[in-house]
Amino acid sequence: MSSSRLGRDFYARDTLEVARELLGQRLVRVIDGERLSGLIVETEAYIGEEDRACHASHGRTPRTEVMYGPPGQAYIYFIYGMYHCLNVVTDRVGFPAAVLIRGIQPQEGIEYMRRNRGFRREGELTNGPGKLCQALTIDRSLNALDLCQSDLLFIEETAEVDPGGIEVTPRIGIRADEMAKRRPWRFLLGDKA
DNA sequence: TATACGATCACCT
DNA sequence: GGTGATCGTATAC
Repeated sequence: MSSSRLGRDFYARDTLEVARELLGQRLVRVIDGERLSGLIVETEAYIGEEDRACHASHGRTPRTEVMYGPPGQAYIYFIYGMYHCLNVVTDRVGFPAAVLIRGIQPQEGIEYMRRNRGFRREGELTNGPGKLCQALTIDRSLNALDLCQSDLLFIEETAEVDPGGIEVTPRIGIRADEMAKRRPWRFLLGDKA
């Protein structure tokens, strides 16, 4: 299999483009030499300090520092006392933006994922940002990892997705002002929703 | 030091 | 439909 990994140029673009084009690409996690993977089916964009739903809306802090760094790095945060969420840093150095990976469709290592997730049905393994991190053993030890270089976590290019099959909606689960809540910055593969 | 809360999920009715 | 779990952050004192 000669899948090519997405490189820096892919991530170093407008965040909405990256969020949209990540759909259908393959997220890969390698643990003890075993490949775990799934096709990305849901993303959300978080863009800049002006975006009140973005963690960087309160400026640069130790937690948000990664978002200000080079595109292609993982931004992983801990939330609600028990879950992790995986983002990919986008755009340019100095501008805080990232794409939250909200859902994948499992491909490789499904049994591993089922063990991690308490042996649930396949459809319940990775259909949420906290769930997919649990399934793939992704936590803050991987924060700031370079997805363009690491052999532990990266994204592979797949055949291009039909743009007509993409659904666009407002972001969900956020507490922010009305303007931020209305922005259509969530992307899903149509046949998934 | 103390406190309020969150880019969630599972389980309940 | 609603709510509790559980702790790192940010912010206030």
